[in-house]
Amino acid sequence: MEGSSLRVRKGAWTEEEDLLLKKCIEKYGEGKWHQVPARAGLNRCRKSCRLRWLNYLKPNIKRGHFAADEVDLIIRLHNLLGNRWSLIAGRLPGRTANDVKNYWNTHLLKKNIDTFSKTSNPKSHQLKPNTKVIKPRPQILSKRSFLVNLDEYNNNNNRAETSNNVVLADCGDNHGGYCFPHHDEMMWWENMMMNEKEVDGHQLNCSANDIDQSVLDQIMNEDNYGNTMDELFLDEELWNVFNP
DNA sequence: AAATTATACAACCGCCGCATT
DNA sequence: CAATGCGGCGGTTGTATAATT
Repeated sequence: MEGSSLRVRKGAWTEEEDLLLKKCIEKYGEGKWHQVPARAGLNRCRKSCRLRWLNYLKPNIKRGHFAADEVDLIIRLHNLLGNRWSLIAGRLPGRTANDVKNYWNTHLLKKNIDTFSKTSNPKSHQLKPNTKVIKPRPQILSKRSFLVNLDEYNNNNNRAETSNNVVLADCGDNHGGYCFPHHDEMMWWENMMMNEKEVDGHQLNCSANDIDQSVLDQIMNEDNYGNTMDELFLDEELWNVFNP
């Protein structure tokens, strides 16, 4: 058990600890966090190491004030996704989920409550009170699941379904066997959220990232914003699926 | 100048889904 | 099938610093 170690250090990290963690990641790479404390010679738990690396030590982390366009994007994405900070941060190069969350809580949340306290539940944290936020968590296809289902797909008339209801289907375009059906908005959304784009080093023909970026670009476009939101979120049936 | 309050953000905690045994 | 361990996430807290009284 992780909490059984009473001697594990907590609190602010020292420069020495940062250096040890940095050297460890440089030597062994990111990941296998349970091994990091021993490898680095740190008296910290794996979670503390991971968090310190991801939120502070990792290269290319952008610090300082959020630019106006970043703030705008945060507001839009939060309106779209709710408190899915890691997803939102994924669209802000150099920003961590913790940064985005902190910024929201300190800079935007209060403003938000002030603005909409009369028209909506302040706890909803939404800038547009009438806009429905997508609730389901992203469905990430594990490498194992993908391979199992890819095999099924190849042997079953070009169609297979994973345990997460992520459909592998031939949608008739030139993207190959792994694509995102348009007939089912829920499936479409789930697939859009997928962030795994490589399987055993092979880039998928139609990666989730490609879809994700193009769709988000469209959503972020002011001209298409309303229509896209309507199509996506104002379908009561779809909403009820997510909110039984 | 000292005390108090507000703000910003780093870090912790508990929970979850998934994989493995 | 259950137990366990892991990575990851969002909510929350702790604390240093800034602003105000």
